[in-house]
Amino acid sequence: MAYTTHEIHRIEEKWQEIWRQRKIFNAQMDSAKEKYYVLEMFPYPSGKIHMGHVRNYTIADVIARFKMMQGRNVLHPMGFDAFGQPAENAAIKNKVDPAQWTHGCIDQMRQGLKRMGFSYDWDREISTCDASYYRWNQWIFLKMFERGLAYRKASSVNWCGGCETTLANEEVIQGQCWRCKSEVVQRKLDQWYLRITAYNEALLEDLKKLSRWPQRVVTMQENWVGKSHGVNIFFKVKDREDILTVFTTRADTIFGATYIVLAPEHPLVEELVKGTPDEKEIMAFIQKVANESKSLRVCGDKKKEGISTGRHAVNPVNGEVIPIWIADYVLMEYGTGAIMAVPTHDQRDFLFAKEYQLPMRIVIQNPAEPGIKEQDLTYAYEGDGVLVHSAQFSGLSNVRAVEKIGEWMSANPPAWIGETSPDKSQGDLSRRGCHVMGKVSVHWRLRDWLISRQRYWGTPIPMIACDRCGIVPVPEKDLPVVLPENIKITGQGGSPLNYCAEFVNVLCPRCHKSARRETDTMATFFDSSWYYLRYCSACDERQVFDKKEAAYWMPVDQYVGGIEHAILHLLYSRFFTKFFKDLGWVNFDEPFIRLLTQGMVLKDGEVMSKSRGNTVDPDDVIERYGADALRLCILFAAPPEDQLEWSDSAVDGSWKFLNRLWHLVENRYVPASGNMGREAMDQADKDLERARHTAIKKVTEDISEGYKFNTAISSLMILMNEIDRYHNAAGNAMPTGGQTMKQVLLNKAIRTVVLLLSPFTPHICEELWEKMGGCEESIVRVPWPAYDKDALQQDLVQIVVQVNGKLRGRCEVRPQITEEEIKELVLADAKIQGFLQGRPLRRFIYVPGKLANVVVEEG
RNA sequence: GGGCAAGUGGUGGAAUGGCAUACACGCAGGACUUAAAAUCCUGUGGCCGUAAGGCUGUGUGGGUUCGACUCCCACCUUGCCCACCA
Repeated sequence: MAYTTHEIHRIEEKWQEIWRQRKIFNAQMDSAKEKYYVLEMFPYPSGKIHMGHVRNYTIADVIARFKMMQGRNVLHPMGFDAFGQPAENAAIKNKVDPAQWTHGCIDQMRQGLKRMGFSYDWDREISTCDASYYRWNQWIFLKMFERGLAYRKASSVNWCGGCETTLANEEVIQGQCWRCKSEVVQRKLDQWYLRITAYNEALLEDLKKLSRWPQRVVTMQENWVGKSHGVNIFFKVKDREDILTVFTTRADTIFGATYIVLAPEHPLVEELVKGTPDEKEIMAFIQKVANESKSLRVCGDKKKEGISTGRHAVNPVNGEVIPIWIADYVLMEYGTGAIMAVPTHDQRDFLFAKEYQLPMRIVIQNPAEPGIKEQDLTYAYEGDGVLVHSAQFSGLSNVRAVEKIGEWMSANPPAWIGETSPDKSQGDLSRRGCHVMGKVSVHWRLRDWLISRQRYWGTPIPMIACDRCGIVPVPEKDLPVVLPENIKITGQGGSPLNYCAEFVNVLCPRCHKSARRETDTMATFFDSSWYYLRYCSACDERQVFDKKEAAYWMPVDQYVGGIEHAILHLLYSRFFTKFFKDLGWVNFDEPFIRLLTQGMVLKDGEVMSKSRGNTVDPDDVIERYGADALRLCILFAAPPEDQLEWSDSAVDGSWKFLNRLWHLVENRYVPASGNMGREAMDQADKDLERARHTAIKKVTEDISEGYKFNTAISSLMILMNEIDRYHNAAGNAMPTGGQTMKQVLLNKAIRTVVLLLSPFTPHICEELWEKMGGCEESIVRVPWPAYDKDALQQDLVQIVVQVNGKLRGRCEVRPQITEEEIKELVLADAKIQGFLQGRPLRRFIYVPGKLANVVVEEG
C-alpha cells in the first residue's frame, strides 16, 4: 500500500478517532504517579488556526507525548481566551452577535486543533466567555475587593480613542494602543484597579526562582517592576511652608542641583503659581502639555519644553536658593513627579538648562577632562569620578558618595531649620517628617493594574453603585452576574451595557432600594491570569478550582507561548498565583516552572500575518501532505526558540522522509524471532546496534535538555540512513521471510525509529506500530526506549592528528590506547614526519578518543 | 539612549575549546523509464591542481590558547524588548 495523500488522511482521522474513543489523553489525578503539566498559552478564537498556533502547539505536543511515554501522568489541556475586542468589532462590522461569532470561531479552531492530532484532554476544555468560567472571575474579584486589592479610584488614565476604552500601563506600547495602535491620551476617570503593587517585592524577588525561564523574560519583568534605590530629598519652597519632595538615585550630585523641575500635573503647581504675575501663561503651558498625546510627550528626541514658576526652593544640604520650573520631561507617574536638576551630570537636565540658560555646577570630575569649566561642557558627564564643590564630601568617589550622602541626609536636619521665619513653620514641617534633609527610599516602576474596560464583550465587574450605601459588592450567592445578550453594539458612546436598562437597574444588596450596576467589564487579561488553575478541575461548579487537584497538578511544569506575553500575561499570572497563596488556596509561589518562548513564523523574511497578506494556511498544507508532515517540517526547520522561515519545499522534504519510513516498514520489516548476543555479531551488526543506541541517547537528550527537536529529528534520519546501508550490505544474508538474526536486528532498529519519532509524527507512527504487531491501545503507552552504554562503544576510534593545530592526518586506534603509545605511533608516521621537517618536538597533546596535536617550532 | 539575542555554504541549519558546514532542501551528474513523475546512487564552501594534494574559509579588527564558529576586548550589521524612570 502506498503512502498516498488519501491514505494519510484516512490514517490521521482513524487515529484521532481512536484516541478520542479510548480516552488516551484524559488525565486522572493519581497520587501514585508522578505528574507532568504541560500547557500552551490558550488562543484567542479568531477563526482558523494559523502557523503560529501550529508551531506553538506542536512543540508542546512533542513534550507531552514524550513525557507520557516516559511514564509520567500528563495533564495537557486546551481552551479559549474568548472574551475581547475582535468579537465586538465583528459585531459592529458584520452585525453578528459577539457570542455567536465567538462560538463559531471556537468551533472552527477546535476542529483545526483536532486535525493536527494534538494530545489534549478535551474534557477539560474551557471558554472564558462561558458564565461557568467568568463567574469565578467575579468571585476572585470579590475576594480581592474584600482584601483591599481591588479598588476604585479617580485618576488620570490611559485612554484609547480607537477602542473607546481605558488601557493598562502594560497595554500602552510607545504611547500607542497595543491593539489598534491609536495614540493614547490621558483622561480623568473613575476606574477599577487591582493592587498588583502590593506584591512588587515578591514579583521581583521570586524571579530568582525562575531559573528555567529564558533570561531575557526574567530581565524584562525585572525592568518592568523596576525597583530603584535612592533618596527622597525635601526642598522647602522659599517664603512658603510647602515642601517639595524629589526622588533621586544620584544623591551624590545633590551639591550640583541648580534648579527644581515639577511635572505639569504635580498637585502643588496650581497653588504655587496662584497670584503670580505669570499665572495665566503658566496654566496655558500646562494645558498644552496635558493635551499632548502620550507618544509625543514620551519621545526622547523631542525638544524639552518648560516654564519658570517664578518661585524658588531651598536646597536642604547648603541652603542654596534655586528656581522652580515646570517641564514636560518630568512625569507625574514616576518617583514623586518632581526632580532636582543637575545639568552637569544628567543629559536631560543639561539639554533643558542649555535651552533656558539655567545655571550649572560641576560636582563630579570627569577623569578624561580634568579642569573643564561649566561653560565649556557640550554634554553631561554621567560617569564616575571624584566629587568636587561638595562640602565635606569633596574628594570622595561618587560611587561611595551615593551611599554616604544618603545616610547623612537621613540623619541630619536641613540647612533651613532655624533660618526660616515665622517660627511656627518649623513644628509644622517636622510633623510632616521633614526634620531631616532627606530619606533613603525605594521607588517602583510598577503601577497598579487598571482593569475597567468600557466594552461589552468581557466579564461584568460584580459591583453595584447605590446612592445611599456607596459601592456595594454583589453577594457571592448572586454570582454570576450574567452578561446580557442581544445588546446593540455600535462602537460609540462608551460601554454598550450602559444602554441596557434591565442590566443596569438593580436593587442595592444592602438597602434594597434602587441602584445602578457597574457597566464596565474586566480587561481580558484578568481571564487568562488564572485559567491554568481552572484546568485542574475544569468542570467543578462549586468552586473556583479544587484545592486537592491543584495541589497535585500545579505548578505547570512546562509552559509554551509567545515572547509577546513576556510582561503582561506572565506578570499578571504570577500576581494571581501569589494572591491565591495568600488566600490559602495554593501552596506555591510561582505558577510556571519552566517557560519556552517559541519564535515567530516568517514568510519571505517578514512575520506571517493577515495584514501583510503573507500567510500560509495550515489547512492547505494538511490537505496536501497531512498533519504529520506539517508537524515534522515545522519542528525540523529551526530550533523552537528561533525565528522560523517558512518554506514550501521544506514540507516536501518532511513528506519524503515519512514516505521513506512507510516503505521501510512495508518492505523491510519481516516478522522474525530470536535474539542475537553481542558475541555473535559481525561488524555491520555492531554498527547498526551502535547507531540505534546512539539515536536513542541523542533523541532522549535533545528533547529533554534543550528541546532541540531539529537535531533529534536529524539523528533519526541518520539512523534511517544506517538501516538502509545495513540492509543493502546484508542483502544476501536476509532472504525474504527469513528468520535470520540479521532480520531480528533490522526489525529492532525499525521499531526504534517508529517509537522515537512518534512524539513528532504520531499518526503515521501509531499506524506503523500497529502494522508491526504492537498491541498497546496507543503508542504513547509504550515505554520510551533506553539506551545501553556498552552498545555505544566502538572497537576502534578515529583519532585526528594535527601538527601545530593544523589537520595533517588520522589514525584508527583502540579507545584504550595510552598517550605514550599514540605518541610513538604518530611520530613514526611517515606523512607526519614530512610535516615535522625534522624540527624538535616542543609539546605533544592528546585528547583521548579524539585528537593528537604535535607541537614543533614554527617556520 | 539602555538591555537582550543573533550574524556559519545557493537555502534552513549542525558543531559551546579539539576533523567547520552534521541532517535536510536545492542544484549537477548517473541508474530505472518510450517519456515524465516518483524512487535509488554519486557529487556539491571558495581558490589552485588532470590528480594526489595544497592554500583559504564561520560579520570586521585585535587578544588568550598547542588549538577559537566557540572564550576575552573593540567595532559593524540585523532582529526583539524597554525607554525623558530622575
